[in-house]
Amino acid sequence: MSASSIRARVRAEMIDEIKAVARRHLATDGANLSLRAVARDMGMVSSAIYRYFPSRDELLTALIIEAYDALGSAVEAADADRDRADLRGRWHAVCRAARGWGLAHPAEYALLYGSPVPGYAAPDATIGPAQRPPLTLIGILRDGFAAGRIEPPPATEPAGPLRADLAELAAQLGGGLPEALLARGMAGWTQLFGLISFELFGRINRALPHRDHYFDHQIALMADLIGLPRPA
Amino acid sequence: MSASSIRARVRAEMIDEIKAVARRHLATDGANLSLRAVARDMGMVSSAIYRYFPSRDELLTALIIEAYDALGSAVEAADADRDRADLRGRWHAVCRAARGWGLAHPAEYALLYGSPVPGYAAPDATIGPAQRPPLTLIGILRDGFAAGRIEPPPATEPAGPLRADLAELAAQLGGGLPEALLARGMAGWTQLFGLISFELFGRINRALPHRDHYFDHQIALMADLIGLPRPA
DNA sequence: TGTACATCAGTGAACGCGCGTTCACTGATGTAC
DNA sequence: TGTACATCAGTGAACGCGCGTTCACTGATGTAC
Repeated sequence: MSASSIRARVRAEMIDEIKAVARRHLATDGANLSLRAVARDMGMVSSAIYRYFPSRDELLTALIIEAYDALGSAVEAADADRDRADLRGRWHAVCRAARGWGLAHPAEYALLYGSPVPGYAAPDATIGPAQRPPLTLIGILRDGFAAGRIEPPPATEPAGPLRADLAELAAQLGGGLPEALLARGMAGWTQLFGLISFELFGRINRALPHRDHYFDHQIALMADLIGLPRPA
Repeated sequence: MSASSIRARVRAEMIDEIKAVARRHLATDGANLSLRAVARDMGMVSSAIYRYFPSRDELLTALIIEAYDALGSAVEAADADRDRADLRGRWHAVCRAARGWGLAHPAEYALLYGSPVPGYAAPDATIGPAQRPPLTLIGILRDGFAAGRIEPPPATEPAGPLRADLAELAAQLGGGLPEALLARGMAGWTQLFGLISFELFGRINRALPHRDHYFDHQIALMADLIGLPRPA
């Protein structure tokens, strides 16, 4: 290994360590991440951070992208672990993985899905990683629809301009999802986000101590609404 | 009117004005509300605020309670405007009112339902006001159940310890709601929160420009899941 | 009705703190010949 | 293999800013007699 690549490796390790320390700070400071506090924790002077990140916002962006990717990987791995034909099992696994990641990394979850950070606009580079979880869910619907194994129960059908919007979005996503099914899939994603957020942000009802059961049940309701085949 | 009550009235008006200015600041600063900035906007010196609020956190608490109450009033008024027997109309009206309030007051909505403010713990006085919106939704279910007019479509039933939790919660709420119905009502509340949050926090799909229609449709899906009678 | 006193809002200075960012610098590590 | 130079990480001081909170104070407004 050449000398210069040693230097490069050390540099990459420093970047990783800064991000790790910053991640830890998110838990207490929220998105008011302080460069100086991170530097202090690393035993460096605050200006040294600028060797690695050009500004506080760039560090924040790096953390956001990393968090999206961590969540996305967890979710995709949970999906991949299941038999492709076990649509409902995949749906549950994906939802549980998202919740599990959120519970394990509440501060990062808040960074991704909490209120927007004042004065910070997420750059375009976050868009791709941010779509991994919902696209994983949509993927399940696509597989199920292609196999003719999704039978949504009767419910209100999208109509008018919404129907056209959904058709366009479905075309972009590919797989020929019917509008009604796409809408229900998005409902499932919204519900997943809502459940995790309520639980993490402390607004879940204390009268329901069995949170795992509650979560699973609410996810099952959405799977029913979507029409994922129920286990025999 | 006695002289002292004039003083009291002026004082109350000052408190209101401080809260109004602070509310305006929420829009740009988020929950990092600055006492000094509020004082500046009022043309006062920062220490003068302490005549009215003992600390920044107390001001924040006052804003939170006021926001919950504003949302709660909007929601309850929307419900009250409808014929009691029009269950689905009430459900839609309540959900639309909540969304409307959120869109009109995004910063306050974020204060209530966004990520927790680091270092700030909401005091117990916020609990009551915070429950007004979900209790309004539950009230619709209670009325419908009492009238025997809710027919939930078949779906996964709550079981095991969750069923017991739900039974206890239903007993607290009164009205004898079945466990399954209570769970679906909570699903509706979660979905409502998720929809508004996604829309406000900028994570709604740009491919769905007809947001009102999208919202209404997603709400209708939840009304279907709950089993609110559909219009003839 | 007039006067002495008490209450209260608001001032201005200060304390002690933290922040992001810039900049000239030191020294160590790598590169080229 | 040795030497001159370039690169780069990290330092330390500084700039200019903002913050919440305390405190002794001034004046105006209200109250009691």
